[in-house]
Amino acid sequence: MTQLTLYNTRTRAKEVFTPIDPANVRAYLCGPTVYDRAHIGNARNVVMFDILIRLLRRLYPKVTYVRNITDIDDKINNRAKERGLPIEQVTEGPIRWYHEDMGALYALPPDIEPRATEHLPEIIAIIERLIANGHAYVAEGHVLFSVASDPDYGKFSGRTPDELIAGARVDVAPYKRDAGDFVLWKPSTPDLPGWDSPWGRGRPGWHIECSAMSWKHLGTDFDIHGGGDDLIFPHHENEIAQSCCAFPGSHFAKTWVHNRMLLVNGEKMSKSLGNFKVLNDVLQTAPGEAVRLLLMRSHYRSTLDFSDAGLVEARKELDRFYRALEAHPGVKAASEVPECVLEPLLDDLNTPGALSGVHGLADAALAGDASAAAAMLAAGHVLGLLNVSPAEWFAGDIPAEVQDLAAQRVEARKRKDFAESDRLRDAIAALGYAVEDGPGGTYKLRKS
RNA sequence: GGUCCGGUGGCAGAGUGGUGAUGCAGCGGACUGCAAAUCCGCGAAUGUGGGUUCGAUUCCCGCCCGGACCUCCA
Repeated sequence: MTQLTLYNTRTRAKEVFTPIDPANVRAYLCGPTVYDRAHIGNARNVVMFDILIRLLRRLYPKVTYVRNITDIDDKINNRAKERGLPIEQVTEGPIRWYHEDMGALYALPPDIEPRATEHLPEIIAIIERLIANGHAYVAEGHVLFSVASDPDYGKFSGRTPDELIAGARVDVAPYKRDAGDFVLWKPSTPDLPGWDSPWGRGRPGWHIECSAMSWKHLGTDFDIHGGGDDLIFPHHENEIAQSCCAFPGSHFAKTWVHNRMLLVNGEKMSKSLGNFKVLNDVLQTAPGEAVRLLLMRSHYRSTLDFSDAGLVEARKELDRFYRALEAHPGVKAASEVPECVLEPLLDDLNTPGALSGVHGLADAALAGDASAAAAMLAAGHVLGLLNVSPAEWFAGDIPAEVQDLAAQRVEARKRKDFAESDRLRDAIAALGYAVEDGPGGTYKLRKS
């Protein structure tokens, strides 16, 4: 039985995943707001969703993966103003970096990567529907969603209307009917980017773009919607309200998967705390595959403390995997994902369990079992690991200087000059490389 | 304050109503000129007090501790 079980935030329970249309599974992930480099929290989100997509592709003939780019945002506007540039030039770099950084983590690109700036007609169409349906109103140039008009509002995030009022901030705009009402459209001053609309020149609110883009590319009802759990409220609550109210009778996303925030040195990583770890900075210190493995070492719904020690361990685990593959040169990936890896993944993406399975296979491969090595590669395909050859993994680019020292060491060992041999090994280690002797006096170099 | 989640060996981190994965680290042995890698073996954990049960780490309640959301954030 290959049944996928996922924890659905909507029902707060694990459920057997059943596609709306098994011929085309449709999934949406909230993508980046492009004004800066991606951080490692973005990376966790993307890596986990990447594994889900890879798994779904094993189970179903077609999967449509949509991940948006938010390129309309006040932070972007602020940068544009500071630099005196149009927003396209502000977002261009961050979009390119995002693709590069996620690519370094072996995250597959989405099938469709819509941008907010390309979906103004859909955004405006949804807002018009909401006004027509009595779920939105115009006030002082703004269009606002009326939470009171939606009896289901708050159910998704588990909030009562009373709580919403209690939680509202002091500076509630006077034109709001209810404190919880949120902006669908807001006016732009001449110095800000804006688009023409029935309500004048302005720009969309934060939540409406996801409703518009998922509608355009996946329809009013689709299978899976993902994001970080900090988006449950208000972002996802509001998306649901907008989409379901704009399209009466529809249910928006059926299954919601949210990954937990990660911690840095035991503290939540957040914009206000200013303790962000930039993904690209981490990638300067460790291979992308090691970063990816570190993100997979804990379950996506539990907290993960991102640490340098963890990164070192992740790298050592990969060393072991690649050594196992190295024992079987030329082995090809098996066609099926091994049971010891597939089974944990099917159970709500238990990546630590899956990695445990890979370790078992590595044991077998090191003991001489070629089929275990083939199974490891198949597991790598669904996990997004073991993407390079063992030679590439270990060698990296070994400087000529290090190779020269190693050659001298071989000579010294032939002469039984072990003092010199040890001195050379230390010299090699000082340059960040390790040397391993093999049978017959040969040696192997690797980064240490 | 409201809502929710979690507390597992030295560290990281899964599963499970009935002998507690996996990795890193540590210890002993084999191998090695010495190492490294590899192999064999070892030690080591379920926050706390009750309850349900033949039996609880697992289910229920209290307590303590930690974290998240309620505000831009993945």
